[in-house]
Amino acid sequence: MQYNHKEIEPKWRQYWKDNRIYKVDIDSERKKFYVLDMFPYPSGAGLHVGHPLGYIASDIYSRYKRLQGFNVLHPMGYDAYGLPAEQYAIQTGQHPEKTTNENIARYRSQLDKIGFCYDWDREIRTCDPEYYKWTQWAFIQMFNSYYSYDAGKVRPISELIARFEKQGAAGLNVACSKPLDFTADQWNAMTAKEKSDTLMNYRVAYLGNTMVNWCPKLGTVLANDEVSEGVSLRGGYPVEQKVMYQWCLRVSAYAQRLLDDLESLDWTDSLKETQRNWIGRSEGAEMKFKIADSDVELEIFTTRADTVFGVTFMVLAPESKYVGMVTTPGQKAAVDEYVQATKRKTERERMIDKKVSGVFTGAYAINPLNGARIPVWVSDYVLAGYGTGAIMAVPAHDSRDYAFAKHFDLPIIPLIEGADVSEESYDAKEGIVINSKSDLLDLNGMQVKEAIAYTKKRIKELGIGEVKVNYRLRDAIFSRQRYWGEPFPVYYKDGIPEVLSEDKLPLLLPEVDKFLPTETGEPPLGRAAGWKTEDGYQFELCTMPGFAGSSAYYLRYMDPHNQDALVSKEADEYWRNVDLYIGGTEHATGHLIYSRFWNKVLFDLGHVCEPEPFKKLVNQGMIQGRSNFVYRIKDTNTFVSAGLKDQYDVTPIHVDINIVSNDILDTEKFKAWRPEFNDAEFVLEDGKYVCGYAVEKMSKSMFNVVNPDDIVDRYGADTLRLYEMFLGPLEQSKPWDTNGIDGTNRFIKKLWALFYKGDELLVTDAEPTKDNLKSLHKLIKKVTSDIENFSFNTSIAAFMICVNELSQQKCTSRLVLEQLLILLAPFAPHVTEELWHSAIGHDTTICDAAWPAYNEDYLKEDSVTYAVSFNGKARFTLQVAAGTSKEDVEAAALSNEGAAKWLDGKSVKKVIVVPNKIVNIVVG
RNA sequence: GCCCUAAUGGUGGAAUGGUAGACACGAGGGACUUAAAAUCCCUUGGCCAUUGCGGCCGUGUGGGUUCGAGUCCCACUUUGGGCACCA
Repeated sequence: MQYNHKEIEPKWRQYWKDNRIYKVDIDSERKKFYVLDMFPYPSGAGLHVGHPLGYIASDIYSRYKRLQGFNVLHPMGYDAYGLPAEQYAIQTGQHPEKTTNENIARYRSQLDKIGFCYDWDREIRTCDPEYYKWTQWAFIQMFNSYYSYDAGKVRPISELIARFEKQGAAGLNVACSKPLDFTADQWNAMTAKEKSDTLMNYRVAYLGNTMVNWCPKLGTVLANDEVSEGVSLRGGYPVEQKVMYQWCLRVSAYAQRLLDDLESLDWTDSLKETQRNWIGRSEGAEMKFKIADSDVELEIFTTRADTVFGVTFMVLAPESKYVGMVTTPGQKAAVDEYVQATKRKTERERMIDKKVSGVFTGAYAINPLNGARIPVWVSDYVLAGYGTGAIMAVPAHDSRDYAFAKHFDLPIIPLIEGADVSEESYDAKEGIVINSKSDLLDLNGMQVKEAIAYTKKRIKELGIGEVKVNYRLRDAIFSRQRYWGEPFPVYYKDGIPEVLSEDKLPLLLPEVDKFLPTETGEPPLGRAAGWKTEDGYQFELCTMPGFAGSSAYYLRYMDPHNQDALVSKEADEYWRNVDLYIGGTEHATGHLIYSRFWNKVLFDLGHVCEPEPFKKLVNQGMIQGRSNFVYRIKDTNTFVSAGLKDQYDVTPIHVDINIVSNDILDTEKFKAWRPEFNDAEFVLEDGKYVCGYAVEKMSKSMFNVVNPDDIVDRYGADTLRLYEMFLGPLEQSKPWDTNGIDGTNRFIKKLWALFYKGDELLVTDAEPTKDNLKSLHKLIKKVTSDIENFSFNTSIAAFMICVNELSQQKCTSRLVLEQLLILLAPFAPHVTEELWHSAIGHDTTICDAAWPAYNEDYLKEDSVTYAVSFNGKARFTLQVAAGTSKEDVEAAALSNEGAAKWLDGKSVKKVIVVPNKIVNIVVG
C-alpha cells in the first residue's frame, strides 16, 4: 500500500463523523478540560493559511488531553454580526444574512478539510436568534443592576430603588456617572421620567450623554478599542468626538477587579501588561481650588500633590462645565471663540496639531495651601473625559505645562533641588524638595516620594482634597447605528426606556427595505415599519456592537441548545470556564476585557460559578506572507534577475508566488500571467531568473496569499498541520514559505515506510529491542513535555529523529509502532488512524487510546562520554561506565594521558563535573 | 516619551549557565534510472589547513559576573507590539 492522502483523509473524516467520535457530554466520572479557539468572523475572502494556525495548535492540545483521559470540550462557531457584511449589503442590496451564511458555509468546508476534532453539534452563530436571545437576556440583567462598592459587586436595581424610597441618595457608595444628591422625599416626588433618568445614573447598562467616537463615514459610533490614532480600525475613516445619548455598559465599575484578577490568570506578562495599560490605574489626589470673588470651587486631579507650591496657573478642558462658571464677562467672547474652534476639530486633527493653544478665562483661583492667586486658562491639551477635566499646572515639573507656560510667558517655579528648568521641565519623581513651605504644609528637604504621601495626608486632614484613584478605562459605548447586529430588548413608553420581559425574548431583527439610515437620519432599523410592541411602543433603533455576541459565547458552548437558560447550572458547574484559550493578541483591549467584564456581571448575579472566563491564554503569532518581486528596468519591458538588479535602474513589481518556485521565476508562466508581460524579456543569472522576496502581510494585492485548500489537496491535511506547527514557535510571527513543506511531507512518507514496503506489511510481533525502546521512550518524554509547553515545532523534530532511528534499526515491533502512532495522533490524525487500523489491526479509533508513559529505565546509558575542558576550553573526551561517581570521573579525567599535556607545570585549582557530561578542570 | 517583546548560518529555527547551529528547507556532490520524478547516501557557519589529524574566529554592539555566557547583570543600537497631551 502506498501513502495516498487523497484516499485516507476523507475516509477517516467520514468515519469520525459517522461514529460521532468527537461528540462530548457531561461525564462526572471524568475530569473536564475546555479548549477554546477565538471564533472567526466569516469574511468574504475565506481562510488563508495563517488562520488555522491557532486552530491546529488547540486541536493538537485537545487530542492530547483526550488521550490522557480528560473529557475535552472543544467547540467552534462564528462571530457572524459585523460591518463588512452590512457594507456589502448596502452596496449590493443583498441581505447580510445571506452573505453571512454563504461565508460560513465556505469557512466550514475549509475547516472540515483540516481534520479538527470539534464537536459540531455545539456550533453557535451570534446572529442566530436562539443565540442572541441570550445576548439580549444578559443586557436585561445589566439594565436591572447597579454596582455597589460596599458589596463589592453588582446588585439588583430594585434594592437601590427601595433605598431611595427610604433614605434618598445619602451615603451611597456605588458606581455612577455623576454623584447625585437627593432625599427620600425628593425621590418620591419625582415623575416616572425623572426617576428613570435618575436610575440611568446607576444602572450597569444605561443610557447616557457621553462623549463618543462618531465616525461619519460609517454612520455609527465606535468603542475606544475600535479607534486607533483618530481613525476607525475598520476602514480607516476619520473619527470625531461628539456628545450623544447612547447605551453604555458601566465597565469602569469593574476597573479595580479587572486589574486585581489579572494576577490569578495564566496569561503572558505582555498581555497582562497591555490590559493594565488599558485599565490605566493612577493614584493621586483630588483637590479643591476656590475661585477668587466667587462661590465656585475647581476640583482637580493630580498624581503630583507634592508640587502644589509650583502651581502657576490652572487649565480647564474646553468642554469642562467649569468654563461657563468662571469665565469673566470681559473674556467671554475670546473663550467662546476658542471653545467653538476646538469643537470643530476632530480628535485626529487635535492630535496632529501639537501647537500650543489656549485662552485666559479672566478668573483667578486661590491656592489652598499658600493663598497664591493663580490665573485660570482654557486649553485643549486638557481632556474633559479624564479626572475632573481640570488641572493644576506645574510647569517646572510637567512637560506639557512647561510648553504652555513658555508659550504664554507664565512663571515657572522649580521645586526640586538641582533641577534645571531653563530649557525643559524636570518630570522625574526623584530628588529633594525645595521652595515648598507655608503655614499649612512644609515639604522642604523631603524626598519627592515622601512628599507625595505626606501632602495627600495633609490635604485630607485640612479638608481641601482627598486621595483618589482614577482609571483610564471608560465605560463601553454599546449602541451602534447599524442594521446587522443584535436588537436591544428595549422599547420606549412615553419617552421612558423599558426592557422587555424575559419571556418575550428573542426580539427578532426585523426586515428592512434598505440597509441605509432613514431620510430623517435615524438608524436603518427606523425603516422597519411598525416595529413596535403589541401595545404600540417603539423599539430601540440602534443595535448592539460586535463585542456583544462574543462576550459570553464560551458559556453557551457548554449548553448550546438550552431553551431556558444561557447555560444550565449543571453544565456550568461541570465545564466551569475555559482551561485553554488560543487566539490573536489583537483582542487584548477589546474582546478580552469585555468578556471578563461580562462574565463578572453574570458571576456577581449568580448565573456562573467562575469569576474569570479564560484560565490560560496563548496568543498565536501571525503568519506573514512571503512576497516575490521581479525587477523591471525603467521604461522597458525587460526584467532583470535579483542578483543583477543593482546594475540597472529598476522598479520592483510584486509577482504571483504561484509562478515562482524557490525564488526561481517560471518565465513562460510569467509571460502568460498578464497581457502586458506577453513580450517580456529577461536578463538571467546562471540561466535562471531569480526573484527578490520580502516578508509582508498576506494579502491579495501582494499576490502572496496561500490557500489551505490547495495545500491539503496537494500534500494532505496531515502535512499541512505538521508544517504549520513546524514553522516555528506558536507565539511568534513568522513568514509562510510553501517551499519548506516537502520536509514534513517526506516525514509522513518515512513514517509510512516503517509500516509498509510496497504492499508488504512490515509490522511483526517481534520483541522490541533495547534500541527500539530507547528511541521510543526518548520520544515519549520529549513530546509529552513539549506539548505541555506548546513547543510543537521541537516535538515534530523529535518525531523526525525517532522515525529515522527506528528506520535505521529496522524496527518492526508492533508494540513500539503502536505507541509511536498514539504519540503522533494529535499532530497527524488521519495517517495515524489509517495505520492504527490497517497496519496495527485495531478496530476502534485511535482517539480512544491511552497516552503512553515513559520509563526512565530505557533511557539509561551504558556509558557516558564527558567532554573534558581546561579553563572552559574542550580538550579531549572521556568515556566512563554509566553511574560512575563524580569522584571517579574526576580521577579518571586527571589520570587520562591527555591531561598531562594541559597540566604541564600548572596546578589543579578545581574540578567541576557537571551532570550534562562536562568535566571542567580549572588550572592556574 | 513610557511599558512589553525580540535580535543565532543562504532561509525557518534548536540549545534546564556546560561540546552553539538540533530538526527542516535550500544549495553542492554522488548512487539508482534510457531519462525524469520519487527514493537513498555524503558535504554544507566563516577563515586557514586538508592524502591523517587539526587550528583560529563566531549568537546585534560595548562592558561586567563566572572555571565556563546565545542564556545572568548594566549600558547602547535595531525590530515588532501596546499605551500616550491620562495631569
